[in-house]
Amino acid sequence: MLDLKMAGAGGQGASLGEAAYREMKERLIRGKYRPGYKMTVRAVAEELGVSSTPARDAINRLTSEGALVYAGPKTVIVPVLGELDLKELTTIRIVLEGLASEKAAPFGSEQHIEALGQIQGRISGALDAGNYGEALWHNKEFHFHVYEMAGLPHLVTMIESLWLRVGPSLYNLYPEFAQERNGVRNHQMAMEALAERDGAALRAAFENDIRDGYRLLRLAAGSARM
Amino acid sequence: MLDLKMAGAGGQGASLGEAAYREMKERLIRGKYRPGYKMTVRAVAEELGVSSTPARDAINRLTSEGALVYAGPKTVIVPVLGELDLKELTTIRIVLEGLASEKAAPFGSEQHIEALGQIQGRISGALDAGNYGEALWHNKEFHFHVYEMAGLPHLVTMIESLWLRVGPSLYNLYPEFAQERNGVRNHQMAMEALAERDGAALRAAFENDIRDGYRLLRLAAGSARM
DNA sequence: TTCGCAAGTTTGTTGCAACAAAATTGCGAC
DNA sequence: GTCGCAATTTTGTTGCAACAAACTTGCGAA
Repeated sequence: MLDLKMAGAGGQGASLGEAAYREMKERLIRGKYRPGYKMTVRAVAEELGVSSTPARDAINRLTSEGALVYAGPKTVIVPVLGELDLKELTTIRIVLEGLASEKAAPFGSEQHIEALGQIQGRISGALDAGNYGEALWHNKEFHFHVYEMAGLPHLVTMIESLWLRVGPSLYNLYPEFAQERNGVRNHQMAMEALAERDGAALRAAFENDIRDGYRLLRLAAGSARM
Repeated sequence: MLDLKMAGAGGQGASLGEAAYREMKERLIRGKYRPGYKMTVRAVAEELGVSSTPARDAINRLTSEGALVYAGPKTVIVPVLGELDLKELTTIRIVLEGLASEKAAPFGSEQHIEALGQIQGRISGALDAGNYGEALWHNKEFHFHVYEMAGLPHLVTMIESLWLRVGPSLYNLYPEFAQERNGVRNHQMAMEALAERDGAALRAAFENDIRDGYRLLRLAAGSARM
Protein backbone atom coordinates (compact mmCIF):
# COMPACT_ATOMS: atom_id res chain seq x y z
CA MET A 1 0.00 0.00 0.00
CA LEU A 2 1.21 3.39 -1.08
CA ASP A 3 0.65 6.44 1.01
CA LEU A 4 -0.07 9.50 -1.10
CA LYS A 5 -0.07 11.76 1.90
CA MET A 6 3.71 11.52 1.98
CA ALA A 7 5.87 11.56 -1.12
CA GLY A 8 5.83 14.93 -2.77
CA ALA A 9 7.09 13.16 -5.86
CA GLY A 10 4.78 13.79 -8.76
CA GLY A 11 1.64 14.25 -6.78
CA GLN A 12 2.66 17.59 -5.30
CA GLY A 13 0.77 20.80 -5.41
CA ALA A 14 -2.79 19.72 -4.91
CA SER A 15 -5.43 17.93 -2.94
CA LEU A 16 -5.50 14.28 -2.11
CA GLY A 17 -8.25 13.72 -4.65
CA GLU A 18 -6.07 15.30 -7.30
CA ALA A 19 -3.10 13.22 -6.26
CA ALA A 20 -5.18 10.05 -6.31
CA TYR A 21 -6.46 10.95 -9.75
CA ARG A 22 -2.96 11.47 -11.13
CA GLU A 23 -1.69 8.29 -9.59
CA MET A 24 -4.52 6.25 -11.06
CA LYS A 25 -4.08 7.93 -14.41
CA GLU A 26 -0.42 7.05 -14.54
CA ARG A 27 -1.11 3.48 -13.51
CA LEU A 28 -3.71 3.20 -16.22
CA ILE A 29 -1.35 4.45 -18.92
CA ARG A 30 1.41 2.19 -17.66
CA GLY A 31 -0.99 -0.67 -18.09
CA LYS A 32 -1.04 -1.70 -14.46
CA TYR A 33 -4.70 -2.55 -14.64
CA ARG A 34 -6.00 -4.82 -17.37
CA PRO A 35 -9.20 -4.31 -19.31
CA GLY A 36 -12.12 -5.58 -17.29
CA TYR A 37 -10.46 -4.95 -13.92
CA LYS A 38 -13.06 -3.92 -11.39
CA MET A 39 -12.49 -0.68 -9.52
CA THR A 40 -14.07 -0.22 -6.13
CA VAL A 41 -13.94 2.87 -4.01
CA ARG A 42 -12.73 1.05 -0.96
CA ALA A 43 -10.07 -0.91 -2.83
CA VAL A 44 -8.62 2.23 -4.38
CA ALA A 45 -8.78 3.99 -1.03
CA GLU A 46 -6.89 1.16 0.58
CA GLU A 47 -4.37 0.90 -2.24
CA LEU A 48 -3.54 4.60 -2.21
CA GLY A 49 -3.79 5.02 1.55
CA VAL A 50 -6.51 7.64 1.50
CA SER A 51 -10.08 7.70 2.70
CA SER A 52 -13.00 6.94 0.48
CA THR A 53 -13.79 10.53 -0.51
CA PRO A 54 -10.63 11.24 -2.51
CA ALA A 55 -10.70 7.72 -3.92
CA ARG A 56 -14.25 8.26 -5.05
CA ASP A 57 -13.27 11.62 -6.52
CA ALA A 58 -10.56 10.00 -8.59
CA ILE A 59 -12.80 7.20 -9.83
CA ASN A 60 -15.58 9.61 -10.73
CA ARG A 61 -13.24 11.84 -12.60
CA LEU A 62 -11.67 8.98 -14.49
CA THR A 63 -15.10 7.67 -15.32
CA SER A 64 -16.33 11.00 -16.63
CA GLU A 65 -13.31 11.09 -18.92
CA GLY A 66 -14.02 7.64 -20.26
CA ALA A 67 -10.89 6.13 -18.72
CA LEU A 68 -13.15 3.91 -16.65
CA VAL A 69 -16.64 2.78 -17.58
CA TYR A 70 -19.75 1.52 -15.88
CA ALA A 71 -20.23 -2.21 -16.27
CA GLY A 72 -23.35 -2.21 -14.15
CA PRO A 73 -25.32 0.21 -12.03
CA LYS A 74 -22.81 -0.17 -9.28
CA THR A 75 -19.58 -1.32 -10.84
CA VAL A 76 -16.92 0.55 -12.75
CA ILE A 77 -14.23 -1.33 -14.63
CA VAL A 78 -11.27 -0.65 -16.83
CA PRO A 79 -12.88 -0.54 -20.28
CA VAL A 80 -12.75 -3.57 -22.49
CA LEU A 81 -12.60 -2.11 -25.97
CA GLY A 82 -14.58 -3.87 -28.66
CA GLU A 83 -13.72 -3.85 -32.31
CA LEU A 84 -15.96 -0.88 -32.97
CA ASP A 85 -14.62 1.14 -30.04
CA LEU A 86 -11.11 0.55 -31.20
CA LYS A 87 -11.87 1.58 -34.72
CA GLU A 88 -13.69 4.71 -33.61
CA LEU A 89 -11.03 5.76 -31.16
CA THR A 90 -8.34 5.22 -33.76
CA THR A 91 -10.20 7.40 -36.23
CA ILE A 92 -10.49 10.16 -33.67
CA ARG A 93 -6.87 9.78 -32.67
CA ILE A 94 -5.70 10.12 -36.26
CA VAL A 95 -7.70 13.29 -36.73
CA LEU A 96 -6.71 14.89 -33.44
CA GLU A 97 -3.11 13.75 -33.16
CA GLY A 98 -2.65 14.48 -36.84
CA LEU A 99 -3.82 18.01 -36.22
CA ALA A 100 -1.59 18.45 -33.20
CA SER A 101 1.52 17.13 -34.90
CA GLU A 102 0.99 19.20 -38.02
CA LYS A 103 0.58 22.34 -35.94
CA ALA A 104 3.67 21.41 -33.96
CA ALA A 105 5.95 21.10 -36.97
CA PRO A 106 6.83 24.81 -37.29
CA PHE A 107 8.21 24.76 -33.77
CA GLY A 108 10.81 22.12 -34.52
CA SER A 109 14.25 22.87 -33.06
CA GLU A 110 17.55 21.30 -32.10
CA GLN A 111 16.53 21.12 -28.48
CA HIS A 112 13.27 19.36 -29.22
CA ILE A 113 14.89 16.83 -31.54
CA GLU A 114 17.49 16.07 -28.92
CA ALA A 115 14.89 15.66 -26.19
CA LEU A 116 12.93 13.29 -28.41
CA GLY A 117 16.06 11.31 -29.15
CA GLN A 118 16.64 10.84 -25.44
CA ILE A 119 13.10 9.72 -24.88
CA GLN A 120 13.43 7.30 -27.77
CA GLY A 121 16.52 5.94 -26.09
CA ARG A 122 14.56 5.32 -22.92
CA ILE A 123 11.87 3.53 -24.90
CA SER A 124 14.42 1.21 -26.46
CA GLY A 125 16.05 0.61 -23.12
CA ALA A 126 12.77 -0.30 -21.47
CA LEU A 127 11.89 -2.55 -24.39
CA ASP A 128 15.25 -4.34 -24.11
CA ALA A 129 14.65 -4.84 -20.44
CA GLY A 130 11.20 -6.23 -21.17
CA ASN A 131 9.63 -3.55 -19.06
CA TYR A 132 6.53 -2.81 -21.09
CA GLY A 133 4.92 -0.48 -18.61
CA GLU A 134 7.97 1.73 -18.68
CA ALA A 135 8.15 1.61 -22.47
CA LEU A 136 4.49 2.58 -22.71
CA TRP A 137 5.11 5.52 -20.41
CA HIS A 138 8.05 6.84 -22.41
CA ASN A 139 6.14 6.28 -25.62
CA LYS A 140 3.49 8.59 -24.23
CA GLU A 141 6.18 11.12 -23.38
CA PHE A 142 7.45 11.03 -26.94
CA HIS A 143 4.06 11.69 -28.48
CA PHE A 144 3.06 14.38 -26.03
CA HIS A 145 6.37 16.16 -26.22
CA VAL A 146 5.52 16.80 -29.85
CA TYR A 147 1.83 17.56 -29.31
CA GLU A 148 2.60 20.09 -26.62
CA MET A 149 4.89 22.01 -28.92
CA ALA A 150 1.87 23.27 -30.85
CA GLY A 151 0.69 25.32 -27.88
CA LEU A 152 -2.89 24.06 -28.05
CA PRO A 153 -3.70 23.03 -24.49
CA HIS A 154 -7.32 22.04 -25.09
CA LEU A 155 -6.26 19.74 -27.88
CA VAL A 156 -3.60 18.10 -25.73
CA THR A 157 -6.13 17.48 -22.98
CA MET A 158 -8.51 15.81 -25.37
CA ILE A 159 -5.78 13.62 -26.83
CA GLU A 160 -4.72 12.62 -23.35
CA SER A 161 -8.20 11.41 -22.56
CA LEU A 162 -8.04 9.26 -25.69
CA TRP A 163 -4.79 7.70 -24.52
CA LEU A 164 -6.36 6.94 -21.20
CA ARG A 165 -9.01 4.92 -22.97
CA VAL A 166 -6.72 2.88 -25.16
CA GLY A 167 -3.82 2.59 -22.72
CA PRO A 168 -4.90 -0.52 -20.87
CA SER A 169 -5.68 -2.30 -24.12
CA LEU A 170 -2.32 -1.28 -25.55
CA TYR A 171 -0.50 -3.05 -22.77
CA ASN A 172 -1.94 -6.35 -23.90
CA LEU A 173 -0.15 -6.19 -27.20
CA TYR A 174 3.18 -4.89 -26.05
CA PRO A 175 4.97 -8.19 -26.29
CA GLU A 176 4.32 -8.02 -30.04
CA PHE A 177 5.31 -4.40 -30.11
CA ALA A 178 8.62 -5.24 -28.49
CA GLN A 179 9.26 -7.84 -31.13
CA GLU A 180 8.42 -5.81 -34.17
CA ARG A 181 9.49 -2.38 -33.03
CA ASN A 182 7.40 -0.62 -35.58
CA GLY A 183 7.33 2.36 -33.33
CA VAL A 184 11.03 2.94 -33.72
CA ARG A 185 10.82 3.58 -37.44
CA ASN A 186 7.82 5.86 -37.11
CA HIS A 187 9.47 7.83 -34.35
CA GLN A 188 12.58 8.12 -36.45
CA MET A 189 10.53 9.51 -39.30
CA ALA A 190 8.86 11.92 -36.93
CA MET A 191 12.17 13.30 -35.74
CA GLU A 192 13.37 13.80 -39.29
CA ALA A 193 10.16 15.54 -40.30
CA LEU A 194 10.43 17.76 -37.27
CA ALA A 195 13.99 18.67 -38.14
CA GLU A 196 12.75 19.91 -41.50
CA ARG A 197 9.65 21.48 -39.98
CA ASP A 198 7.63 19.52 -42.49
CA GLY A 199 4.06 19.48 -41.15
CA ALA A 200 2.68 16.98 -43.66
CA ALA A 201 5.51 14.54 -43.08
CA LEU A 202 5.24 14.87 -39.31
CA ARG A 203 1.54 14.23 -39.48
CA ALA A 204 2.13 11.21 -41.69
CA ALA A 205 4.67 9.77 -39.26
CA PHE A 206 2.27 9.99 -36.33
CA GLU A 207 -0.67 8.74 -38.32
CA ASN A 208 1.39 5.74 -39.31
CA ASP A 209 2.36 5.12 -35.73
CA ILE A 210 -1.27 5.17 -34.68
CA ARG A 211 -2.33 2.94 -37.52
CA ASP A 212 0.43 0.44 -36.78
CA GLY A 213 -0.72 0.24 -33.19
CA TYR A 214 -4.26 -0.27 -34.37
CA ARG A 215 -3.27 -3.10 -36.68
CA LEU A 216 -1.42 -4.91 -33.91
CA LEU A 217 -4.34 -4.40 -31.60
CA ARG A 218 -6.67 -5.90 -34.17
CA LEU A 219 -4.41 -8.89 -34.56
CA ALA A 220 -4.05 -9.32 -30.83
CA ALA A 221 -7.82 -9.13 -30.48
CA GLY A 222 -8.06 -12.14 -32.78
CA SER A 223 -9.73 -10.38 -35.68
CA ALA A 224 -7.82 -10.99 -38.86
CA ARG A 225 -9.42 -8.51 -41.23
CA MET A 226 -8.04 -5.00 -41.41
CA MET B 1 -34.55 26.64 -5.19
CA LEU B 2 -35.10 23.50 -7.15
CA ASP B 3 -35.32 20.14 -5.50
CA LEU B 4 -33.70 17.44 -7.57
CA LYS B 5 -34.84 14.74 -5.21
CA MET B 6 -38.34 15.08 -6.64
CA ALA B 7 -39.03 15.57 -10.33
CA GLY B 8 -38.21 12.46 -12.28
CA ALA B 9 -38.20 14.70 -15.33
CA GLY B 10 -34.92 14.47 -17.12
CA GLY B 11 -32.83 13.60 -14.13
CA GLN B 12 -34.23 10.10 -13.78
CA GLY B 13 -32.35 6.90 -13.57
CA ALA B 14 -29.35 7.79 -11.50
CA SER B 15 -27.78 9.20 -8.37
CA LEU B 16 -28.19 12.68 -7.05
CA GLY B 17 -24.69 13.53 -8.13
CA GLU B 18 -25.53 12.44 -11.64
CA ALA B 19 -28.73 14.46 -11.60
CA ALA B 20 -26.92 17.51 -10.32
CA TYR B 21 -24.33 17.10 -13.04
CA ARG B 22 -26.95 16.91 -15.76
CA GLU B 23 -28.84 19.86 -14.43
CA MET B 24 -25.73 22.00 -14.30
CA LYS B 25 -24.73 20.86 -17.75
CA GLU B 26 -28.05 21.86 -19.21
CA ARG B 27 -27.94 25.22 -17.47
CA LEU B 28 -24.47 25.81 -18.82
CA ILE B 29 -25.51 25.05 -22.41
CA ARG B 30 -28.61 27.19 -22.06
CA GLY B 31 -26.35 30.02 -21.04
CA LYS B 32 -27.76 30.49 -17.56
CA TYR B 33 -24.35 31.22 -16.14
CA ARG B 34 -22.14 33.83 -17.75
CA PRO B 35 -18.41 33.48 -18.29
CA GLY B 36 -16.62 34.36 -15.09
CA TYR B 37 -19.47 33.28 -12.82
CA LYS B 38 -18.09 31.79 -9.63
CA MET B 39 -19.27 28.33 -8.65
CA THR B 40 -19.17 27.33 -5.02
CA VAL B 41 -20.06 23.96 -3.61
CA ARG B 42 -22.44 25.35 -1.06
CA ALA B 43 -24.18 27.64 -3.53
CA VAL B 44 -24.79 24.85 -6.00
CA ALA B 45 -25.94 22.58 -3.20
CA GLU B 46 -28.41 25.21 -2.06
CA GLU B 47 -29.59 25.97 -5.57
CA LEU B 48 -30.24 22.34 -6.45
CA GLY B 49 -31.53 21.35 -3.03
CA VAL B 50 -28.92 18.68 -2.36
CA SER B 51 -26.13 18.31 0.15
CA SER B 52 -22.59 19.29 -0.56
CA THR B 53 -21.39 15.88 -1.68
CA PRO B 54 -23.44 15.57 -4.88
CA ALA B 55 -22.90 19.27 -5.58
CA ARG B 56 -19.19 18.79 -5.26
CA ASP B 57 -19.39 15.73 -7.49
CA ALA B 58 -21.08 17.74 -10.20
CA ILE B 59 -18.62 20.60 -9.99
CA ASN B 60 -15.65 18.25 -10.05
CA ARG B 61 -16.96 16.40 -13.02
CA LEU B 62 -17.71 19.58 -14.92
CA THR B 63 -14.27 20.87 -14.09
CA SER B 64 -12.53 17.73 -15.28
CA GLU B 65 -14.37 18.08 -18.58
CA GLY B 66 -13.29 21.67 -18.97
CA ALA B 67 -16.80 23.04 -18.64
CA LEU B 68 -15.63 24.86 -15.52
CA VAL B 69 -12.11 26.00 -14.78
CA TYR B 70 -9.97 26.89 -11.81
CA ALA B 71 -9.52 30.62 -11.40
CA GLY B 72 -7.52 30.27 -8.21
CA PRO B 73 -6.46 27.59 -5.79
CA LYS B 74 -9.92 27.50 -4.34
CA THR B 75 -12.29 28.93 -6.90
CA VAL B 76 -13.86 27.45 -9.97
CA ILE B 77 -15.62 29.67 -12.46
CA VAL B 78 -17.43 29.44 -15.76
CA PRO B 79 -14.56 29.78 -18.24
CA VAL B 80 -13.87 33.11 -19.86
CA LEU B 81 -12.55 32.18 -23.27
CA GLY B 82 -9.72 34.26 -24.63
CA GLU B 83 -9.03 34.80 -28.29
CA LEU B 84 -6.63 31.89 -28.43
CA ASP B 85 -8.96 29.51 -26.62
CA LEU B 86 -11.73 30.38 -29.00
CA LYS B 87 -9.57 29.85 -32.02
CA GLU B 88 -8.26 26.55 -30.77
CA LEU B 89 -11.65 25.23 -29.77
CA THR B 90 -13.08 26.23 -33.12
CA THR B 91 -10.30 24.38 -34.93
CA ILE B 92 -10.99 21.26 -32.91
CA ARG B 93 -14.72 21.61 -33.41
CA ILE B 94 -14.32 21.83 -37.17
CA VAL B 95 -12.21 18.71 -37.26
CA LEU B 96 -14.39 16.68 -34.92
CA GLU B 97 -17.83 17.87 -35.96
CA GLY B 98 -16.74 17.72 -39.58
CA LEU B 99 -15.81 14.09 -39.08
CA ALA B 100 -19.05 13.28 -37.30
CA SER B 101 -21.26 14.93 -39.90
CA GLU B 102 -19.45 13.34 -42.80
CA LYS B 103 -19.80 9.92 -41.23
CA ALA B 104 -23.46 10.63 -40.55
CA ALA B 105 -24.34 11.45 -44.14
CA PRO B 106 -24.89 7.86 -45.33
CA PHE B 107 -27.58 7.43 -42.69
CA GLY B 108 -29.76 10.24 -44.03
CA SER B 109 -33.46 9.39 -44.21
CA GLU B 110 -36.91 10.91 -44.45
CA GLN B 111 -37.44 10.52 -40.73
CA HIS B 112 -34.23 12.26 -39.83
CA ILE B 113 -34.86 15.15 -42.21
CA GLU B 114 -38.30 15.61 -40.77
CA ALA B 115 -37.04 15.53 -37.21
CA LEU B 116 -34.42 18.12 -38.07
CA GLY B 117 -37.07 20.30 -39.72
CA GLN B 118 -39.10 20.24 -36.53
CA ILE B 119 -36.11 21.14 -34.41
CA GLN B 120 -35.31 23.97 -36.81
CA GLY B 121 -38.87 25.19 -36.34
CA ARG B 122 -38.37 25.27 -32.59
CA ILE B 123 -35.17 27.24 -33.03
CA SER B 124 -36.94 29.84 -35.13
CA GLY B 125 -39.80 29.99 -32.68
CA ALA B 126 -37.50 30.55 -29.74
CA LEU B 127 -35.61 33.16 -31.69
CA ASP B 128 -38.84 34.99 -32.52
CA ALA B 129 -39.80 34.95 -28.88
CA GLY B 130 -36.40 36.32 -27.95
CA ASN B 131 -35.71 33.28 -25.79
CA TYR B 132 -32.03 32.78 -26.48
CA GLY B 133 -31.50 30.05 -23.94
CA GLU B 134 -34.20 27.97 -25.58
CA ALA B 135 -32.82 28.65 -29.06
CA LEU B 136 -29.37 27.61 -27.93
CA TRP B 137 -30.77 24.40 -26.54
CA HIS B 138 -32.58 23.48 -29.74
CA ASN B 139 -29.56 24.44 -31.78
CA LYS B 140 -27.64 21.88 -29.80
CA GLU B 141 -30.35 19.32 -30.48
CA PHE B 142 -30.07 19.99 -34.20
CA HIS B 143 -26.34 19.44 -34.31
CA PHE B 144 -26.32 16.39 -32.11
CA HIS B 145 -29.22 14.77 -33.87
CA VAL B 146 -26.94 14.63 -36.89
CA TYR B 147 -23.78 13.69 -35.03
CA GLU B 148 -25.49 10.82 -33.29
CA MET B 149 -26.59 9.33 -36.58
CA ALA B 150 -23.01 8.28 -37.29
CA GLY B 151 -23.06 5.78 -34.46
CA LEU B 152 -19.77 6.93 -32.97
CA PRO B 153 -20.48 7.40 -29.27
CA HIS B 154 -16.97 8.35 -28.20
CA LEU B 155 -16.89 11.07 -30.81
CA VAL B 156 -20.24 12.45 -29.70
CA THR B 157 -19.08 12.58 -26.10
CA MET B 158 -15.99 14.51 -27.06
CA ILE B 159 -17.95 16.97 -29.13
CA GLU B 160 -20.36 17.46 -26.28
CA SER B 161 -17.53 18.45 -23.99
CA LEU B 162 -16.48 21.04 -26.54
CA TRP B 163 -19.98 22.52 -26.59
CA LEU B 164 -19.90 22.72 -22.85
CA ARG B 165 -16.82 24.90 -23.05
CA VAL B 166 -18.08 27.33 -25.66
CA GLY B 167 -21.75 27.33 -24.58
CA PRO B 168 -21.61 30.11 -22.01
CA SER B 169 -19.64 32.32 -24.36
CA LEU B 170 -22.10 31.65 -27.16
CA TYR B 171 -24.93 33.04 -25.13
CA ASN B 172 -23.29 36.41 -25.09
CA LEU B 173 -23.57 36.80 -28.83
CA TYR B 174 -27.04 35.46 -29.32
CA PRO B 175 -28.69 38.82 -29.79
CA GLU B 176 -26.58 39.18 -32.93
CA PHE B 177 -27.33 35.65 -33.93
CA ALA B 178 -31.04 36.34 -33.67
CA GLN B 179 -30.65 39.31 -35.94
CA GLU B 180 -28.59 37.73 -38.63
CA ARG B 181 -29.91 34.20 -38.53
CA ASN B 182 -26.90 32.77 -40.24
CA GLY B 183 -27.69 29.49 -38.63
CA VAL B 184 -30.87 29.09 -40.59
CA ARG B 185 -29.15 28.99 -43.94
CA ASN B 186 -26.46 26.60 -42.76
CA HIS B 187 -29.02 24.30 -41.22
CA GLN B 188 -31.03 24.40 -44.43
CA MET B 189 -27.95 23.40 -46.39
CA ALA B 190 -27.29 20.61 -43.93
CA MET B 191 -30.77 19.17 -44.38
CA GLU B 192 -30.41 19.25 -48.15
CA ALA B 193 -27.02 17.57 -48.02
CA LEU B 194 -28.42 14.94 -45.70
CA ALA B 195 -31.30 14.26 -48.08
CA GLU B 196 -28.77 13.50 -50.79
CA ARG B 197 -26.51 11.64 -48.41
CA ASP B 198 -23.69 13.89 -49.56
CA GLY B 199 -20.98 13.61 -46.94
CA ALA B 200 -18.79 16.39 -48.26
CA ALA B 201 -21.67 18.83 -48.50
CA LEU B 202 -22.94 17.94 -45.05
CA ARG B 203 -19.51 18.48 -43.61
CA ALA B 204 -19.26 21.81 -45.41
CA ALA B 205 -22.61 22.95 -44.01
CA PHE B 206 -21.59 22.22 -40.45
CA GLU B 207 -18.14 23.66 -40.87
CA ASN B 208 -19.72 26.84 -42.16
CA ASP B 209 -22.06 26.95 -39.21
CA ILE B 210 -19.18 26.62 -36.80
CA ARG B 211 -17.13 29.23 -38.61
CA ASP B 212 -20.03 31.68 -38.68
CA GLY B 213 -20.45 31.31 -34.96
CA TYR B 214 -16.75 31.86 -34.49
CA ARG B 215 -16.82 35.06 -36.57
CA LEU B 216 -19.67 36.47 -34.56
CA LEU B 217 -17.93 35.54 -31.35
CA ARG B 218 -14.82 37.34 -32.50
CA LEU B 219 -16.84 40.42 -33.34
CA ALA B 220 -18.69 40.30 -30.05
CA ALA B 221 -15.38 39.96 -28.23
CA GLY B 222 -14.32 43.25 -29.77
CA SER B 223 -11.58 41.90 -31.96
CA ALA B 224 -12.05 43.06 -35.51
CA ARG B 225 -9.55 40.92 -37.40
CA MET B 226 -10.65 37.52 -38.62
C1' DT C 1 -5.40 59.15 1.70
C1' DT C 2 -3.00 54.89 1.35
C1' DC C 3 -0.81 50.92 2.76
C1' DG C 4 -0.38 46.83 5.71
C1' DC C 5 -1.80 43.58 8.76
C1' DA C 6 -4.89 41.08 11.62
C1' DA C 7 -9.37 39.20 12.70
C1' DG C 8 -13.21 37.16 10.79
C1' DT C 9 -15.53 34.81 7.08
C1' DT C 10 -16.01 32.00 3.19
C1' DT C 11 -15.04 27.83 0.96
C1' DG C 12 -12.88 23.44 -0.61
C1' DT C 13 -11.32 19.04 1.46
C1' DT C 14 -11.50 15.03 4.07
C1' DG C 15 -13.00 11.19 6.87
C1' DC C 16 -16.69 8.72 8.46
C1' DA C 17 -20.99 6.50 9.56
C1' DA C 18 -25.54 5.30 8.11
C1' DC C 19 -28.22 3.77 4.30
C1' DA C 20 -29.88 1.50 0.15
C1' DA C 21 -29.15 -1.10 -3.67
C1' DA C 22 -26.78 -4.57 -6.11
C1' DA C 23 -24.00 -8.65 -6.33
C1' DT C 24 -22.79 -12.97 -4.38
C1' DT C 25 -23.18 -17.00 -1.93
C1' DG C 26 -25.29 -20.98 -0.36
C1' DC C 27 -28.97 -23.82 0.60
C1' DG C 28 -32.78 -26.56 -0.80
C1' DA C 29 -36.15 -28.34 -4.05
C1' DC C 30 -36.93 -30.67 -8.23
C1' DG D 1 -26.85 -31.88 -11.36
C1' DT D 2 -29.43 -27.65 -12.03
C1' DC D 3 -32.33 -23.99 -11.11
C1' DG D 4 -34.34 -20.53 -8.01
C1' DC D 5 -34.74 -17.93 -4.07
C1' DA D 6 -33.26 -15.94 0.19
C1' DA D 7 -29.70 -14.48 3.39
C1' DT D 8 -25.40 -12.23 3.49
C1' DT D 9 -21.86 -9.41 1.97
C1' DT D 10 -20.09 -5.98 -0.90
C1' DT D 11 -20.25 -1.46 -2.59
C1' DG D 12 -21.71 3.21 -4.12
C1' DT D 13 -24.14 7.24 -2.21
C1' DT D 14 -25.14 10.79 0.83
C1' DG D 15 -25.06 14.10 4.55
C1' DC D 16 -22.43 16.16 7.85
C1' DA D 17 -18.99 18.02 10.94
C1' DA D 18 -14.27 19.27 11.63
C1' DC D 19 -10.33 21.28 9.50
C1' DA D 20 -7.27 24.17 6.82
C1' DA D 21 -6.41 27.36 3.46
C1' DA D 22 -7.70 31.40 1.00
C1' DC D 23 -10.11 35.54 0.77
C1' DT D 24 -12.36 39.78 2.70
C1' DT D 25 -12.99 43.33 5.66
C1' DG D 26 -11.82 46.90 8.45
C1' DC D 27 -9.04 49.24 11.55
C1' DG D 28 -4.95 51.80 12.44
C1' DA D 29 -0.49 53.77 11.36
C1' DA D 30 2.27 56.56 8.30
